[in-house]
Amino acid sequence: MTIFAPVCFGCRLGRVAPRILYKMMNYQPTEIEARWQAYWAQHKTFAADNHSDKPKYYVLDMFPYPSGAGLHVGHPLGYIASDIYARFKRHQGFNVLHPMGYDSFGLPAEQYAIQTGQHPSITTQANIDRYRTQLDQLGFSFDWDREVRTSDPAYYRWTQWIFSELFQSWYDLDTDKAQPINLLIDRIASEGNAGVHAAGAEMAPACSASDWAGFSPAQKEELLQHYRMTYLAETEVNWCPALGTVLANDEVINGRSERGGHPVVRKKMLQWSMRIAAYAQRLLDGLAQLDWPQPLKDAQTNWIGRSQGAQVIFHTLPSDYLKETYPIEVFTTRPDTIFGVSFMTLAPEHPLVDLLTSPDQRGAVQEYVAATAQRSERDRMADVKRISGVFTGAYVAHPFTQEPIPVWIGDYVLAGYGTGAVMAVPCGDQRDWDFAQHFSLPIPNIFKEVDVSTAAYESKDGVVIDSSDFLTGLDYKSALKAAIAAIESRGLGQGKINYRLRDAVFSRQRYWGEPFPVFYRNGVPELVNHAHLPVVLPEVKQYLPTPTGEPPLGNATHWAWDTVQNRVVANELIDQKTVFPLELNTMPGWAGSSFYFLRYMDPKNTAALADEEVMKYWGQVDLYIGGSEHATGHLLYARFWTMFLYDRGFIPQEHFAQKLINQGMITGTSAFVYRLEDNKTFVSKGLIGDRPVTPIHVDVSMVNASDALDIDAFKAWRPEYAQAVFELENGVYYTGREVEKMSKSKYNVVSPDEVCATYGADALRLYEMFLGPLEQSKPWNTAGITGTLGFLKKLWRLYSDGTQCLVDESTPSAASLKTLHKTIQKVTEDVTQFSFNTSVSSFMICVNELAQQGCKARSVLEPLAVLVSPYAPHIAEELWQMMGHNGSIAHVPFPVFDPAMVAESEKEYPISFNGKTKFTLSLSLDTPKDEVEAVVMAHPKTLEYLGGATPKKVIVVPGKIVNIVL
RNA sequence: GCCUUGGUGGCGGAAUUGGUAGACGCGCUGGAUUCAAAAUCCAGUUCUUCGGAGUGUGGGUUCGAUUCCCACCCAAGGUACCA
Repeated sequence: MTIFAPVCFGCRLGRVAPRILYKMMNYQPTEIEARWQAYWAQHKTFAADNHSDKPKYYVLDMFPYPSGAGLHVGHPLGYIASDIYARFKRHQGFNVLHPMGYDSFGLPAEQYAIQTGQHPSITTQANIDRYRTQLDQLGFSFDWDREVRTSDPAYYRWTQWIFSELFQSWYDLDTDKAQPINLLIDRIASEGNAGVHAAGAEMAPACSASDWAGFSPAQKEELLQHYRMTYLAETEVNWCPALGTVLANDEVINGRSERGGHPVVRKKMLQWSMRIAAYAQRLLDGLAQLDWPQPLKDAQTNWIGRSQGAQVIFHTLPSDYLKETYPIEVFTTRPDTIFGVSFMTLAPEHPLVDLLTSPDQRGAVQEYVAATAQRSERDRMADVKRISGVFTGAYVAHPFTQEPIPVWIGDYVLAGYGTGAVMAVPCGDQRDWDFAQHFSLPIPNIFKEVDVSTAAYESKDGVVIDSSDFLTGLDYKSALKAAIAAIESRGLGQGKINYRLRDAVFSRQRYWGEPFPVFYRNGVPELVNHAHLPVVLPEVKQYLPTPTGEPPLGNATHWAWDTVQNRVVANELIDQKTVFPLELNTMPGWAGSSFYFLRYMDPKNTAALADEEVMKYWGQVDLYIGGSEHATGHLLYARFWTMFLYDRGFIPQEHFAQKLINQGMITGTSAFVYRLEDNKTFVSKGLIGDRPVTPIHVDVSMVNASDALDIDAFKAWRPEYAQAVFELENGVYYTGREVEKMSKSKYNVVSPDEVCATYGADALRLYEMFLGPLEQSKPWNTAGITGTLGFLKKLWRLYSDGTQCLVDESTPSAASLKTLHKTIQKVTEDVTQFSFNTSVSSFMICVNELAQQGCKARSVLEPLAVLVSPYAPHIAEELWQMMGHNGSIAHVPFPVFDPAMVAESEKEYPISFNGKTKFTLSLSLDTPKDEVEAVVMAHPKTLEYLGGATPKKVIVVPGKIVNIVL
């Protein structure tokens, strides 16, 4: 792609001058783009106004984590789409909020700090600078004055503020929303907690008003911890020894850490948790109101995992070693099968296991429990099919028949779900069936005319309950109803809904995250007052956990809160009496990203998260674009925090983003050379035949569009290839191609920097859109970009012959107007529906047609420039200026489609053949008419069916069926 | 296993409510221009034994199916002992 060969054979001096002219007259993307990017920055062309009479529109991208690797061409896909939409909305007269920022707390910067000793903020700043440069060169219309960074103390002050508010709230099930904790305290102080219905507080001990009055601060806090929206709890967590931290469920993939792929084990630790489970039902219900992709909604629905059933109490039968009766609660979704119970299984971690175990079984049970505890999550998942368990020696009574039922423990029952105990119905549940089969337990059949000798019958359809007392003869639905009614009326339990969604662990043993605004006075957690936030990260000597296993903040000589001076005390001498240790953990990555969309509205506000009026004005995010990988992480947490802030009246919206689009991934197209066993001969792809070859990734920049390898570049690539021998096809080495994820190790990464330098940002933007539907994943192939570059050159030539602007005041031809308005119609439709790929095609067709028509008319070329502007903003600005305008094209009204300009007008004329079938004839006419004489031709197969022949001349009328006799 | 999305030329992908499949671009072929290249322009490009065949496979509905229905196969992503 060299346009100016500096020297060429036979080049005469006389040709130098024309070549300079050539430079002047042609489309010069790099020069144009740099100039307009500077203009936009200088004039703040895209600054959004917080107080405007215009209608607002909020277009948001998921902000990036600024990684050291920089951007590759796949990253900006969503940003380009959102930018097109934001620019389109500005042309339509909206006050558009289109901000960008950085999710700048994170593990990579910390790990780099551990290795080099460099403070993570330095790495982070360098990465942000690089990101900014890369983003700027793509010509995005961000309002950079609103930039936020989650690692900025001025920002995380508000992360800490939200944490404080969560701490000072509880979830009231009576009003079904979060409430200030003071309301609860007042109520307990006056009437105790007996009548309080709070989410997650099932285990809270009973506390009367007088109990409360006698409580010490520590006792009060202990009780309140059962209610707070964020609370300390001894929880089984995903502990990653290699990273030295706990991970949330969504950060664990197949028993390994999402980042780094290190093994993860279960461990009990005292951690801060977020009571997201309180919102399970609302998070589920709210999905209906959101215009989000169905797969994403499904992912959240599955993650929340609502299941409806019943909680049933089984009582233990007394025996020699078990004198008393103990209740064991189970959760089941199939209470209709309760008469099929033949045993009960407890999770090995179930609190009653120890108590229930008989002396005979004690050895076996203890061995089993210990063995299960040692197995990592990964081991447990690796051999899901292995059946294991032990009999406890205890029996419970069947709640209806009073038959004795043996109690087993087995690791297929999870401690964390439901009650950690199941009533096993082998005939209706495959896992129970397998367990029964393995341990030769009975498999009673309670289904009519169903064979359960080889497998359980899990279907709910077409089932008739048998041998089940009052349920016999009922189908699934009526049996379910009757069973729950009986369970409730006899006091054996109640109908219940269970969620898979668990409260989220909120503590991380990391340095590079938000500190908690929490200190411990005599071991009791207390908040740092709002007025004194932020609690700023201390300097530490190293970023690893301390030798005693404390989180990295423990490396600060002191990390404490001075309750007299109201300030952080770090690395200095302290007065022990008024200074108390601060929380050593930091917050997880998702904290800062769960409300950033609010902060963009009013990023410099120091008095509040954002001004109330401003929040009312901007409201919800109208369009949110980002990857689907955040379905069960960021997008769920952000919904949770938004609902919480809404409940407490801090923000006016319960849902933060109305419409969401998941952009697809742009994959890389890797290239391979094939080496023979002699280790130096490389065979062109077509010549391999049956010979054994080793495919080797080669850098995609050395391969051209027809898969031919640049042999010289390849030899120079690595010293060991310098002496390589090639078997060529017709003098060319053809490489193999494969579509893979873009990655350095696969040598298929294409940087937007190079692409912009060679083809320009406009060509890149158009090409990324042209590649295919936004939501679909599609492979990158740099060669194809010549298509959109060619379009831009043609567009340029429409306006300029190099020396002067060609646009004149002539009256456009009807054909040119038709071309223009067809394009206006198509592009408006496409943008509205986010199908950006097809509008690029429309642009190409439009420019080709106008060029053929020799159109020079201002009344066509001006609207065309506006039309193109969202997609290719730099060239549009340049053309706009060339046509004599001052200032930016960015706020010029978008052209409006005029049907009259499209010479054809379509009307529908209903007809029928031989009175048999109705057809609709769509006629395109230069001028619409009420009566048209048309020549009707029919599809040959239609004629065969009708038994006639066309063409026939007929008069057709819109709105009236005309019968054509064949 | 379950959920979701998709399967159309050599490639990325188009195709209103069912109505001429393959728009647009890449790549390829031929031509113009050039001392030569680059760039640009023009023409052609689903396959074909020239009868036809053809939108993953097999059925169905229909005068007519890429589009609607049923069954299956394949690929990608998510999720997984959730009782």
